[in-house]
Amino acid sequence: MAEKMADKIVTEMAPGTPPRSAARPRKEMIAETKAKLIAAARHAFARQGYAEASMDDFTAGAGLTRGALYHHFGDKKGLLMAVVTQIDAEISDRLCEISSRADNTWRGFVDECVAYIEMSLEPEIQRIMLLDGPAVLGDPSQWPSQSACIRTTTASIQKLIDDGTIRPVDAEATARLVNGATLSAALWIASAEDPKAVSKKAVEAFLTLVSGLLVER
Amino acid sequence: MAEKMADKIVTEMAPGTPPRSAARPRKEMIAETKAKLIAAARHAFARQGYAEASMDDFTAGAGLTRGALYHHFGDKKGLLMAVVTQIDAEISDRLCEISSRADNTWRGFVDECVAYIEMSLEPEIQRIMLLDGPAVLGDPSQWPSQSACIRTTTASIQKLIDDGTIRPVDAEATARLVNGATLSAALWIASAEDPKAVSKKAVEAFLTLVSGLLVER
DNA sequence: TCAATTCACATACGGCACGTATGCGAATAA
DNA sequence: TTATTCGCATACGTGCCGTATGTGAATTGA
Repeated sequence: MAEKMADKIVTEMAPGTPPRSAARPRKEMIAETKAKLIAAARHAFARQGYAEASMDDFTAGAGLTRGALYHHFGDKKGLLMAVVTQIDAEISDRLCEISSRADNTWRGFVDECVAYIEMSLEPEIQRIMLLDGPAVLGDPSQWPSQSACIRTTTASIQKLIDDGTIRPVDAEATARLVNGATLSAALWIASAEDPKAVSKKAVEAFLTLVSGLLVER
Repeated sequence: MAEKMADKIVTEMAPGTPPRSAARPRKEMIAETKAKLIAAARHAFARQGYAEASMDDFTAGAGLTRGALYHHFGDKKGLLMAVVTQIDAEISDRLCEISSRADNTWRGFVDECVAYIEMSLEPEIQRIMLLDGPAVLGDPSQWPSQSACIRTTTASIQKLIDDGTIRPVDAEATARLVNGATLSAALWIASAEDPKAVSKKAVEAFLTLVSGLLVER
């Protein structure tokens, strides 16, 4: 632990720092510390769950102590919020890419939903985003990240309304309903004995359900 | 605390107990203790959340100690499970009654869903069943109570398939999707600034969505 | 009716995890 | 170069939980 400290100091002094305002390395160190804490927490929360994850343990795993955590994130909840925001952004990015890759808008929308279900099967996302996140931080719609992935879905739906593919409904409301449905499906599939079979049934039923949105099916 | 103990002893000795096998009062005392613990926990979990609720506090509120809790429920999780099972049964009952009161099956199904959304607006149900329950006990589909209300919805859907109102989908899969959608809607509404307005939008969108299930809409 | 046993529940103990207060030392600013 | 900021570690107190143990009332059997 003491040598690690020394390591850091060496590396940060290594590059030729311009004489005036060597402010960068300082900021970089801070950013690195934050990133380390978020990464460590993310692993711990995913593997053990939020409640069981000991701050002493996973901060030590990152070569730090709880002091750094409290300094940067306020408390354990604050750190969870940071982790959630990071994952939320990643999901949003992946969804955007998928929907933009499809031939037509409707196809893109469906692909997006299926992709969301698949992502929700990842244990990390289930545990952090679907189970512990809401319990500790309250409903996602209240999160500062404002659930980027909800906004993504809302945008997709709005596009479908605009181009006349689906009936004129409230885009956000529909996005939330669809989101909830896919989320529930994911939890179901993940805890099923035969995920493959259940997944097939879920997707089929989902397609039938969303066909209700179409102007003509 | 000591006098309370005395009270109990007096009341239980009061009625004329038949000579043979006075086993009832004993069983009744146990059932009463369990019920008290469940009720106290239910209040505490609803008001403060599972994690913040102190076992010492709410058992004392019921005139008991943690000793009784561990004896009957094993641990805090076990008690939460008992609370969840109780609430689950209540919800199921209410849903059954509502759907059976409607003129036709489809109407009953829709009423049931709307009622579910409304119930989910109750803080107690939100907190215990939708937030803490899944986080602590895992996905509802794994609960011993097997989520009675999911079964209720599944039954309703199966009936609708049988009488040709909706297209032949997998009943359970659809029930879960619909359930997830309504659940998500409830969380959204509950945390909205203007619940009335949001509720209206959610129900509208919901009706559009489930129209996809109908054979002819 | 009386002794033995069960068992519902309380008490006592140890430990872990958290939040706060405080201290140090390096980077910045003057 | 001196003063100050601030990122982070250390130290301390507290509350909550799980287990081990104790006790007295209810039950069983002769």
